[in-house]
Amino acid sequence: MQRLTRQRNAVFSAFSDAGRVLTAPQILAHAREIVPEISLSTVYRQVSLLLADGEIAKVELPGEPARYEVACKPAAHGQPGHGDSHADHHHHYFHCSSCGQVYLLHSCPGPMDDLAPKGFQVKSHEVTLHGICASCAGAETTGKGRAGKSH
Amino acid sequence: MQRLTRQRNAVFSAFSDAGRVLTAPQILAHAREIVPEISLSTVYRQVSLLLADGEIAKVELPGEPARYEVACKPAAHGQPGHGDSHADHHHHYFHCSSCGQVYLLHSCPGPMDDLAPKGFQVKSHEVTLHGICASCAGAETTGKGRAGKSH
DNA sequence: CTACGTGCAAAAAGTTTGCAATCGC
DNA sequence: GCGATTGCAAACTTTTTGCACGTAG
Repeated sequence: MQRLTRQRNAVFSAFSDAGRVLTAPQILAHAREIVPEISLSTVYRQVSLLLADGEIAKVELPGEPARYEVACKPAAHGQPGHGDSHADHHHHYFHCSSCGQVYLLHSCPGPMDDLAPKGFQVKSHEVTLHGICASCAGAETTGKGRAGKSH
Repeated sequence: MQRLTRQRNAVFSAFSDAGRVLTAPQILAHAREIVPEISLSTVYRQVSLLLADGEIAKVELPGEPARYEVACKPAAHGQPGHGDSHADHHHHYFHCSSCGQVYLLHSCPGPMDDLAPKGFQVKSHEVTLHGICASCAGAETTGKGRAGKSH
C-alpha cells in the first residue's frame, strides 16, 4: 500500500496549487515550496503512482516534454459546477506559443474516422490547438503580463 | 553552399526509398544501405539542412520521437527562383498502434477555432489519429505484417 | 521492526555539439 | 588549398533505475 509521505502530498498539492497542466520540473518547483529537499526522481515516481491511481493524467503534446494534469477535474480557467461524469475523459489542448502554457479544451470536434483511408480502424484522436491565449493576447497591449518562458 | 556528399544523397534517398515518415534511426538504417559508414550525427545534420531547405518536414506526434517526411513542395533540387514561400499546407497523421507506422492524411476536419475559449487566438491545429492501419488490420488473420516496435 | 519511499548518481533514449580528420569543389 | 562535411565522443534533455539510507505504519 502507498504511504502518506510529505513528498507525495507535496507532489499532489503542486497541482492544486497551480491548478494547471504542469511539466515534471514545474511540479518539482511547486513541491519544493513545501518540501525543499524533494528530488526530481521522487516527483517522477509519485507522478507514476498518481497516474496508476488515475488521479492525474499524462498530457503529451507534439514536440514537447510530457505534462500532467489532475484527472477529470474542472478546468483551471473555467467555472466548476457541471456534472461532467467521466465517461471517456478524452480532451484536447491549447498550447500558447507566447507563454508556453497549456490549456484544457472541453469540446471535441467529434469523431473524425473519415479522415483515415478506408481499411484503417480509427480508435482515438488527439487535437492540439496552437495560438495565443487570452492572457497573452490581453497583455500585448497592456505591456507585459504573466509570461514566463519565451525561449 | 552545400556540398554534394555521398552522405547527403544517402539521407535524401532514404526517403525516396522508404517513401514514408521516418525516424532518425530509420533514416540511418536506410542510408547505411548506400553509405555503410554514415553516422547518426550526420543523419541529424543532413536532416537539419533538408529541413532548412524545406525539402523535408518534421513530424512530431505526441509521446514519440520526431519523424521526418518529404515535403509536399514539388521542386526538389532545383533553384527556387524567388517568392515561393511555403504555404500553409498542414496535414495530419494516422499512427498505427500495431506496427508503429505513421501515415499521412490528406483531409482536414476544417478550422476548429470554436474549440478554444473566447479571447484565445487559434493559429493552427494538429490532429493525430490512432488505430490500426489497413496492412495490420489485413494481416491480423495471416499473421505476417511488418511490425517492429510493440513496446 | 520492516518494507516502502527517498535522494543521489548513473543509465537510457533522443538529439546536439566540439573537434580533428576528410573530402568536395 | 580552403573550408564545408564527416565520424566519434561527449554533452544535453527528459525520464527511468540501482542502491543505500530513512521513515511511515
